[in-house]
Amino acid sequence: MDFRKREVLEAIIECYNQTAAPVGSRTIERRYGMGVSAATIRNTMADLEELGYVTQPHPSAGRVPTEIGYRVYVDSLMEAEELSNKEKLLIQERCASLDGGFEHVIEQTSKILSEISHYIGFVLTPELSESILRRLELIPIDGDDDNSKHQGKVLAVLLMASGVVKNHIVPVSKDLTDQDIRRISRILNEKLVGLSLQRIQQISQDTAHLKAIFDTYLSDSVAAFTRNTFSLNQEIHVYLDGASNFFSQPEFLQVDKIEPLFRLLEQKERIAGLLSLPQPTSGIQVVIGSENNYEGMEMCSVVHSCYTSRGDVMGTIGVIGPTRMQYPRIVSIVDFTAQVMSRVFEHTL
Amino acid sequence: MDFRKREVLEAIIECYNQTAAPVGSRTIERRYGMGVSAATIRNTMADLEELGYVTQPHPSAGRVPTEIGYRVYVDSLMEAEELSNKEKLLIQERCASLDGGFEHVIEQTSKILSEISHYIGFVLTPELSESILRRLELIPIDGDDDNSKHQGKVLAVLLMASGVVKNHIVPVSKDLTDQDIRRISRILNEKLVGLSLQRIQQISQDTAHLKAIFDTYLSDSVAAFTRNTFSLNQEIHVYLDGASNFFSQPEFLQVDKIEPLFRLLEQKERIAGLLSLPQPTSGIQVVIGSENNYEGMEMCSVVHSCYTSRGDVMGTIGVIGPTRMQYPRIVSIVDFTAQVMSRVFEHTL
DNA sequence: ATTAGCACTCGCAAGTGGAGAGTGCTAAAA
DNA sequence: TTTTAGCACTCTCCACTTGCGAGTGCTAAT
Repeated sequence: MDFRKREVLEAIIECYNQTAAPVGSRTIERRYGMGVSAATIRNTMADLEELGYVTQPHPSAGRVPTEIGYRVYVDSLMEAEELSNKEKLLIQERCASLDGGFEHVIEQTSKILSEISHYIGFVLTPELSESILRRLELIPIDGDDDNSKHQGKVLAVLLMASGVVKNHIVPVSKDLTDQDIRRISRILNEKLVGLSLQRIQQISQDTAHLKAIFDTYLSDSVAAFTRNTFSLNQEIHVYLDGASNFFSQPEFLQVDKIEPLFRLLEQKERIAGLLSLPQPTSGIQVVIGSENNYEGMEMCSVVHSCYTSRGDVMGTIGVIGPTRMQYPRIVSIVDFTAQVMSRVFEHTL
Repeated sequence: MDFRKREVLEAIIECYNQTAAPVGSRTIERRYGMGVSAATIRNTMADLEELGYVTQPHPSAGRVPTEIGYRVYVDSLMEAEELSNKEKLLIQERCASLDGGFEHVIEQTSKILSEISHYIGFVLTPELSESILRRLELIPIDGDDDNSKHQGKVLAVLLMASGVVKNHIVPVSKDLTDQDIRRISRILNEKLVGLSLQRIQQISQDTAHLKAIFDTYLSDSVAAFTRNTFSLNQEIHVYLDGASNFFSQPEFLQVDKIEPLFRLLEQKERIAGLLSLPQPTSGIQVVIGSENNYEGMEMCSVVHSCYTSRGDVMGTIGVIGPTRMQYPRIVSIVDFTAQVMSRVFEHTL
């Protein structure tokens, strides 16, 4: 790839990104006057087509970048776009206003991502099972009806090292008194704090392990209660905003184009799957078009990164847009937002 | 309105609901053979048009029901449709599986509503500020960095009478020791349990009130801490599912029809506003077409009801569909689901 | 290696015309 | 007085054609 080919490819992509229409040789000559005539550009375009970086939707139409073309552009052609201070400030303000706690930060982040990118912004919460337990609190709830004499409930509050808090109402056998609960709480805190939830769940399923923890003090009701306390089937939550921005994208103006995308997005749990393939990676990732193995995502690209707290990966944030996307800008946005979020969590949790 | 007019109006509505196309006199004659010829039906249709219950989209087209026509149909013509046992069981099973607690029930309910109605299902959570405090627990969190010596944090767990639990991390002045926190907790529980959050917020803003509660024991830090503990700006949450079902509705096949609706739905907080007008009502409500004063909802109807716990209204559930909706069926679905949900909460909280 | 010129291809939008559905009206029948 | 049959009229929808503009590939000249 010599200099001119690069230049023309870049011009095609940038022009196509603005208009969503095939771009012809004369357009490039006029708009990106690069000192050569349209005929020369035509020749270069033919070369690019042979390389597989561009195609014609039909004979005698202009050129459209292919996914391979975008890949080359993203990996080696484009240069990062610096965000304006105004935008940076906006992101910082919105993310850092954490009056509402963890969920509020995440909600705001996905909103600001979509607003500033004009595409879809999303945030995945940390996987709970990988979180470390910092503190467990058991609060007996005295039911106010007749049942309470036979069976009670306990509110379990799990405070994770990441600052996430989970509540869980656990049924409790009539055999256990409030005093028992306090005792269980003390023992569990002693033995389990510092372990991951996943590990704790393993332990609480295993009677031998439980015996080791409670030593002499293990009845069936204690075992059952302990198991129930940690049986959270809490998957990753997905916050997603700005889907309707896609209505402004010309390539999604037909209903049959936009429908599969919306149907996919509605199953939020699948968004998590979308990002699970290249798992152990850090830094910014760009997944282009049909590299997303999901029906409905063939015409979309995903730019995502992860946010961390004290070095540990917590969750993922990102933007979903049309394949014809302003990559330099979006990459900068996602990158910067991920940094801001990481900083927020490190400072406040 | 004599018998024939009713019959014809009903036929027009039912036929239009199936096909989404204007319905002509001959169609009615053939499909709902009511013993008279098409010409007679034509005359009746002209009468209905004069009454404002139907219109023609253009001269010499069939008739389409107007909103007034639907209103009459819903209020006095249609008869409720009994759900099949299979559907009832399905709703009960999905709603009653409350392993995941309150949020899980609500999430499942909005999902099942959309699946069974093939429209949009939604659930609004109870308004927190109207909930009654059942129990307050303050859990000091010892930060593990240097800041902890100067400023700490307390995890406030608010258990409401409805069974809803709210967490809130509250900054705490260095002046307050763990012992102070315990004391504050005891006093607050004594004085505030049984009051609504709204009332408590009023109290905690008012120094005189606070003084009365804490009696001799009130410093600035205690006052500040108390205020912070109850400064939850937690609005109603909206769970919503099945929006993409609208892609199957012929009248929403054009992008410009479906776009405003989706833009509206994305601002979930506005859904709550949608239902706030006829506030102090119980039982099932049907809001037709432009009775919803929202851009994007002109072609939609909302069927909603509220779920209760021990007689108190908690939140709202409902279905949003096209104005051309199978009202009898949807009304039954919403009604039955609201009952199931109420029962679930009464039994388990 | 680059450029100008030319013939060719294709999509898009506008215009045309016939088929089909449905109405309103009028006059006859019940 | 109510209902029905018949007829002329209107409107939409679809398929078809046509002309225009944009853009290409090729060839010959620079």
